[in-house]
This record gives sequence, C-alpha cells and structure tokens, in this order.
Amino acid sequence: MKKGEKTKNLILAQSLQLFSKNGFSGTSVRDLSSSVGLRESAIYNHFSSKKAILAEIFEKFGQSTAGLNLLDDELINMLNKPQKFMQTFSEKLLRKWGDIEEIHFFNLVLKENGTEINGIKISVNSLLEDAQKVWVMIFTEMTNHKFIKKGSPEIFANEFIAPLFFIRMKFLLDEDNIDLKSAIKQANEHTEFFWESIKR
Amino acid sequence: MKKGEKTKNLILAQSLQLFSKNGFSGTSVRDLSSSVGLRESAIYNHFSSKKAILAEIFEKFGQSTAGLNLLDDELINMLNKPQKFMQTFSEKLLRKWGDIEEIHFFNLVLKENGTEINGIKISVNSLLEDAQKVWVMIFTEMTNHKFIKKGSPEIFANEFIAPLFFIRMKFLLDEDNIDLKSAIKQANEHTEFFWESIKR
DNA sequence: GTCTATAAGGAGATAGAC
DNA sequence: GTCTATCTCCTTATAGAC
Repeated sequence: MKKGEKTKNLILAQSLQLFSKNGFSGTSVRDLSSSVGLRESAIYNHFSSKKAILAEIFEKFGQSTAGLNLLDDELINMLNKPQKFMQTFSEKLLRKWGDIEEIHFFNLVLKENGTEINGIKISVNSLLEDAQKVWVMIFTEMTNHKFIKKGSPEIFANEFIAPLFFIRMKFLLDEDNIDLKSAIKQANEHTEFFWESIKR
Repeated sequence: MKKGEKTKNLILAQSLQLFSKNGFSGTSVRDLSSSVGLRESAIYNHFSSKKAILAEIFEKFGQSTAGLNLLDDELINMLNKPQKFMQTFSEKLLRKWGDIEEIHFFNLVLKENGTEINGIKISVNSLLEDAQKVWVMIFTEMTNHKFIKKGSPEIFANEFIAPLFFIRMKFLLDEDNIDLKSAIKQANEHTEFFWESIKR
C-alpha cells in the first residue's frame, strides 16, 4: 500500500459503515469527514465526489465470491462425504458472513438495491444467483459421482442455499445483534435435515 | 373514507412508491409533491412532517399478517392433505407478494431496515419471524394429527419458509422484472421436494 | 494533504393570501 | 386545501492559503 493511501482507506472504511447504517443519501460528506477526523474539503483530495466513494466501495467488496474462495483443498477432498462437506462449508460461510465488514456490505447492498453506479445496477439478486451457480456445480459433481441421489442440481442448490440466506438475514444482519452461534446451530440443523433428502 | 382523505391517500401511495425506490432520505418533499401534482406546502396540510408520512405508511402496511389472512376455510380444510395445503398456500402467498404495493413495501423495509420510527425499529427480521411463527403452529398441528412424520416443527417451518423468501427475493423484488410464473413454478418444485422430506 | 472561506443550490418547514 | 413567498439550515463541491 502506498503511503498516501492510508487516509483514503480510512475514508472508505468509515463510508462503508455509515452508508450501511444510514444509506448513501442519508450520509453527508460532513458526517463522513467528521467520522474520519477531517474537514469536508479534505475528502475531495482523495475522491472526486461522494458517489465516487460508493463506487470504490463496490469495486473493493463488490466482486461477489459467492463463497468460491472458501473451497480450499481441505473442502474439495470432502466432496465424497457430502454431509460433512456441506456442514463444513456452511460454517465457513457463516463465519465469513459474520465478519463485520461483510455485514456492512450486505446491509449496503440491501439499502442500495436497484441504485445504478457507473452504469451497473446494485442488486441483491446477483448475490443469490452467484451462490446458486456455485452450488449447482457442486451438486452436479456429487450426482455424477453418485455421492448423492439422482435429482435436479438446480433444485438441490436452491434448497440448500435458501435456508442459509434465511439464517443470514435472521442472525447476521443487525450488527448490534450478531448471533453467530445460533446461526451455525441452525445451519447444522438445516444440513442434517437436507442431507436426509438427498442421501442415496 | 372521508371526502378530504382522497389527497392524503394519494400522497401516501406516491410516497410508498418513491420511498421504496429512492429511500426515505433519497426522496424530498419536493419530489413527492410534484409526483402528486401539488406544491410542497400543500403536503403539510395533510402531514405534520416528512417523517409522519413514513410513520403512516408503516401504520397502514406495517402490521405483518405473515400470510395469516390467507388461511381461509378452503385452506384450513386441506390441513389433512399437507402437500396440497402447502402448494395452495405458497401460490396464494406468492400472488400476494407479487402485488405491486407489497413489492414496494418490502423494498421499503429492506431499505429502511434498522431505522427507528416512533420508537419502533423497522426490521426485515420481524417479517421473517412472523411467518415462522405461523408455520410452527401449522406444522405442530400437522404433526399432532399425524399428517406428517415426527420432527421439530421449528425446523420444518424454517425449511419450508426459507426457500419461499428466497424465491421472493429472486422473482418478486424488482418491480420492473416481476416473474410470478417462475416464482410459482419454483415454489411448486420446492413444495414437492420438501414434501418428500416430511411425509410419513 | 489539510486547512479556511465561500459558492450555489436543495432541504424541510412555516406564514398568510385566496 | 392549495397557492406564493420566504426562512433557515444543510448539501455537495471548489478556490486558494499554508
């Protein structure tokens, strides 16, 4: 990181927090600068406009990984034990979702859903669809290797992911009431229930 | 409805639409009045403040029914046919969710999640929890009457509702891309899949 | 890179005529 | 109930000194 980027990153971090709490329109450059400890005008030394800050937040956090980065070797080697695989993955995913920056970003996406930024529409849907695609792949693989029973990988993916998103909304949305423990517990219950439906 | 309430209701309707699209902070009284066809000051003849409009929107739409009002006699008499019951209910629920005012209100709740209004916190969670409670009751009933297999009604409720919310987010969130047909199709697939897990 | 000062317009809200 | 006119404060953003 360049030396001069320190303040810029501080502005980005504070912006993410404030935007996620009060929305883009609900946050003034004044709010923002005072939370960083600068004057308003100093902000414009790092960003050309308020909207440019939002754009850069989405550049930084916006490339949804849909949990793809969680698929390390340890997990891949578990593909032949689907229940263990799903349980391990869920827990990793929820821990990632429980991270304060992830929570802020998710809240921001919910608040700014539909807003256009640099010609790209902010969309909750894209988050859901990305996750779905990954799991269609995984269940296709599992079906091909006969680790699970025959069936539509699309339906399997929906049925597996939907409750995880539900859990995220219930336990990992309000930063003052993060309940990772309950989230993981409920995810385990889900995986167990789901496994009964897809085991051979 | 009183005679003088006509304009007031028009203001409420337009506000719901604009707030849901641009957020509360992103909508000015000016935007609002011009969309109604009045001057700003005329708004204050019906509401004491901009915030009072938001409050009244939540009074009008806010009492989540969680689908309770969908439980008519026709449905209640189907309790002994759980699959048919769930399928009929889902379709009714999705049709309700596909209503343009419901979509606007849901988007508003997502945008203003966490905002306090008259001391009450706007919360997506309360929507989820309300729905969950209703279905815990239903599955308890079904279990007691041995229409479905033994199991935790709470888990059954989560597993049944979560995919419906997922479907709502996917097909009934963006008012310019409402896809009720796909929503109902996917809900039927879900019900069928879920039924296999809970039938005796 | 941050400061002070300032521009130019938008915000919510009120007063009083019709 | 709606209008015109107006108030006061806040908003994003820029200019130029240090």
